[in-house]
Amino acid sequence: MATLMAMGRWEPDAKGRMIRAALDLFTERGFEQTTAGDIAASAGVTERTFFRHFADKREVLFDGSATLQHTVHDAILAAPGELTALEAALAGMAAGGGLLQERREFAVRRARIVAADPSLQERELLKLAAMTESTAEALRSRGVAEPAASLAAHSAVSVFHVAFASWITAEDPPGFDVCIGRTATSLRALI
Amino acid sequence: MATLMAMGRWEPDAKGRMIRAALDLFTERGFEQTTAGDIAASAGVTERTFFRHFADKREVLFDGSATLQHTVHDAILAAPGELTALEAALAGMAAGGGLLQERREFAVRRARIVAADPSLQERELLKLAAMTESTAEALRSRGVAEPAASLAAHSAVSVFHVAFASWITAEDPPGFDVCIGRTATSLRALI
DNA sequence: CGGTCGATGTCAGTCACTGTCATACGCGGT
DNA sequence: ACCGCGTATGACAGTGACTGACATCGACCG
Repeated sequence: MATLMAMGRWEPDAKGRMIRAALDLFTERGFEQTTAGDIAASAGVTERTFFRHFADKREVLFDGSATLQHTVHDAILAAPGELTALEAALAGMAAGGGLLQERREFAVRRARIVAADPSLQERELLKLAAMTESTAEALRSRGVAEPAASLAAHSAVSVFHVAFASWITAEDPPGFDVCIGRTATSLRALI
Repeated sequence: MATLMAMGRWEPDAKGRMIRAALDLFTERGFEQTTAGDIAASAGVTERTFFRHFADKREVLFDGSATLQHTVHDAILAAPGELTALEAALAGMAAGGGLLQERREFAVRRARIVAADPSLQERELLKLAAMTESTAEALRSRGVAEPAASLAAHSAVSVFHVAFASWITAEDPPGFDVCIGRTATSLRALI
C-alpha cells in the first residue's frame, strides 16, 4: 500500500522534482536557454526519464491543466439547472479559479515564464481551447444546443482569460471569483 | 521592372512553390510524416532555403495570416463611428472573411491539414490570439476602454472562429458574412 | 529465494532548426 | 560590353528536442 503511485527506483516524486527544477531554471535563464537535460540533471535523473514523464519540454509547465479542466467540467454539470448556459459556464470558471487561488505564488511565477516565450503561449492557448471544448460538451449535457454551447463556452473562457490576467497582475489580489464577476459584468454590457 | 520582389537565383516564386508543395505533401502523407527537406526538394530548393523563407516548418501553412490581421484591423478603424465596440469588431471579422472567401478551396484543404495535427492547431490559436490583440488595439483607437476592448475583441474572434468552422464544413457554402451574422445573432441571444 | 512488473539508465538515431562561408545571378554604373 | 554589389541560394557542420530498443535495478508476490 506504500507504492500506490509513481515513485521510481531511487528518490520519490521524480516528476515533482523536475517540475520544481524547471520552474527555477526557467526563471533564472529563461525557457529557451534551458535544455531538457539541464532540468533532468537538476532533478537527479536522466534526460530520457524527463521525456517519459512529460510529452515534451513545455508540458513540464502544464501539469495541472487536466485537473483544472475536469474541475471546470464537473462544476458546470453540478450547477443549478435554472442557470442559463453562460451563467453555468461562468460558474465553472469560478470553480476553476478557486484551484489556482490556492497556489497563487506558483501561478504568478509560471505566468511570467509563459509570457516570455511564444511557444509556451501556444501551449497555453491549446490548453484553453481544450477547456473550451470540454466546457461546450458539459453545456450540451445540460441540454444546450449548438452553436449556443460553443459560443457560451468561448465567452466564458474568454472571461476566464481576461479575469486571470487582471488577477495575476493585481498587487493586492482580490478573490478570483470577484475578478470573474467584474469581467462578466463588463461582457454583459457589451451586448 | 520584372524583378520587383523575391525571385531567387533560379526559378521565380520559390516561396509560392514551397507553399504549394507543402500543401500537397501534407495532404498525401500528413504533416509529421513530411520533413522540411521533403518540401524543399519537391520545390526544387534546399532545406536551408526553406528555413530562410519560413521561421519554422509550420509557418508554411500560415503565410496569409498577417494580411488577414491587417485587413481586419483596417476595417475596424474604417467602420462607422456610431457602431458599438462589438459591432465594429464584427465588421472587421466580416472583412477578414471576405479574404478567405476568395480562396475557399485552399482554405478547406488547409483546414483539413490543421485539424489533423495538434501542433498546427497551436499555431492557428496563436495567430487568432494575435488577431484578438490587434482587434483590441483597433477598438482602443476608437475610444473603447478596457476591459471592454479586450472582451469585445475576444467575442468577435470567437464568432469568427465558430463561423469559420461552420463555413468550412458547409457543403453548399453561404457567404462568410452570412455565417458571421447568424453566429453573432446566437451570441446576442446568450446574454 | 526466484519470478515478475514498473521505472530508470544507456545508446544510437532522426529531424527541426541555426550559424557560417562560398557562390552565382540580376542589376546599376561606367 | 565590362565591372562591382547586393541578395538569394547551396553546402556543411553543429545543437537540441525527441524516440526506439535494450539492459538493469528495486519492490513486491508468491
